[in-house]
Amino acid sequence: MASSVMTAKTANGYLPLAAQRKPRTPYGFPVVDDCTDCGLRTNSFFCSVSPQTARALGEIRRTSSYPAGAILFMEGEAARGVYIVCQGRVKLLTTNSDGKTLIFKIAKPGDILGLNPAISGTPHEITAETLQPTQLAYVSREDFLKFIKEHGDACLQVAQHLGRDCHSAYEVIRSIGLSNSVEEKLARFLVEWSADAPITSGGLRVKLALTHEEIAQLIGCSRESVSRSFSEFKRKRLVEVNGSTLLVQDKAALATLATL
Amino acid sequence: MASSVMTAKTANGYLPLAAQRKPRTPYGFPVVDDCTDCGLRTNSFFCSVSPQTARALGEIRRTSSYPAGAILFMEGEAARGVYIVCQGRVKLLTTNSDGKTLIFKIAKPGDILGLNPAISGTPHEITAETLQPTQLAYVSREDFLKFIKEHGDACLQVAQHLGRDCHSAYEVIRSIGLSNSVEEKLARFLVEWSADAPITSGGLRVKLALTHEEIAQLIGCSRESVSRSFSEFKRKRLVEVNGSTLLVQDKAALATLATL
DNA sequence: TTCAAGTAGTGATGAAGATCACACAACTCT
DNA sequence: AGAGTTGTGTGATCTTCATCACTACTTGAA
Repeated sequence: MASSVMTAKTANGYLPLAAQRKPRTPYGFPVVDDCTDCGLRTNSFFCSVSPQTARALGEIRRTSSYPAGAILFMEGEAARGVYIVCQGRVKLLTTNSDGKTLIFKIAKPGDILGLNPAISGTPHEITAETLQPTQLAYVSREDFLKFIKEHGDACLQVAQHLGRDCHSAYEVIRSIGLSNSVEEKLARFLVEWSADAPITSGGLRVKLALTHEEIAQLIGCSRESVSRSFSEFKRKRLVEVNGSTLLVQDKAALATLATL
Repeated sequence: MASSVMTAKTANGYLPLAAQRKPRTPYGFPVVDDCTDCGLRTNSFFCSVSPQTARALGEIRRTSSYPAGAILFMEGEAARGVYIVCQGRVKLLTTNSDGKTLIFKIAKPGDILGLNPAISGTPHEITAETLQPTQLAYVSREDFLKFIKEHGDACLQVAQHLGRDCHSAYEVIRSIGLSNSVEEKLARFLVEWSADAPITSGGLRVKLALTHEEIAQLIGCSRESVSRSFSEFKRKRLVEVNGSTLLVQDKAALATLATL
């Protein structure tokens, strides 16, 4: 198992979209060689495989660290391998010819990226860009295919993980295809985002850590609409925002607005 | 292997949405006991499994025929098994509380329905309704899980199939999330729909076999907008419609309109 | 400390498309 | 043949947002 720190122009040599502008906090956390104590064990689908399968995976994976704004792979690129998120967040997005961007989801520790292209040999259909300094375990496509052929339980895990991806894609479709207004979509996003938030006096406290622009790309509307809807929610005392911290004051009301 | 003909109120006892109104052509084709000469062999992902795997699948599947408008399963229902489409078309859809419907895709012979819920034990996230008299091979969840655990090659096929579903979901997201106009979406739909159409004098001739309402639900707009866009396309001599036959006169121009 | 870039808030305006309201065509069923 | 049902075409509005245009705040780098 090897470890390395990537620069903002990373991996495949593609120019990172955000890092081009400004790598926010290049190396904000310690680089570690091993990743067994990260999300991989507790969160990941690979938590329920047999010990020898887990060991086999441990031997072929390679841990690396990326700064914020690094591109792991881009839409249209051939699949070279899979990335397992250990720490940090990665946004999965697609862009049209106008430059309009849509974010499918924000990957969290335990998520595996590039699974579908690796399995089926098709080009990447999405682009993956780190939002924060992120730690990833990489497995080359060759090794990965060999691995799942030799470990039946891993293959089933892969299928389940793909099923999860599918499920979350369906959720996105429902959200952007069946919604009636921007407020509805933003409310739904906030309810989901604050799902596992700690309860404090006055409501749920969540780190938002996304710009209005990014939220707009997640729910499919303009940046200004997000801004206006937030103002409206604040006016109605549903939420409060302090820097990157979101305080959900009335989750029930938000959930009502979000009813699909 | 058993065979049966279902009535419009079918399978799970749920009321079929369309059949409630009018089962269009109840039993429009002969019921056969075996399905080896249908899409399952040529089209399906299961075409590339080993002979013994294919034989094992043959032993646990159960072929049945459904009229148009039958509901195979509904959103929210628990997974009982998977359906492999042998003949006919099945629309996969979701509905919101207003009754607004969005169609994810039209399943064709070779497609497997309910794979994700069967694998992961989650409830169905979508509803499946036959568009035409349809022949399906059913495998109970229990049998199916046993089958893929015993046959490693089948498991990989399952993963690839889920990957395909995922991919098509991403395409839907791109289409409804990144499009700039209804005409763009309709053009894209028509280009895709006429992908494997025979070329005749004057263009590609395709069976559309969908109402404007259904097309609207596929591309995410109102019925009237589909009607108006079609009028516009006819005016520009891009397409012609005769009953359920669509003649694509200028695929190139449509493709230009459809550029994402 | 100052400058530049990125981010956020908010008004004004316009355009796309949903919705409503019909007329009419095509089909099925008596 | 006539009646009901479904599907289609098209005009007239009305709403919602996207877009433009600006101001102001924040933050990091020089």
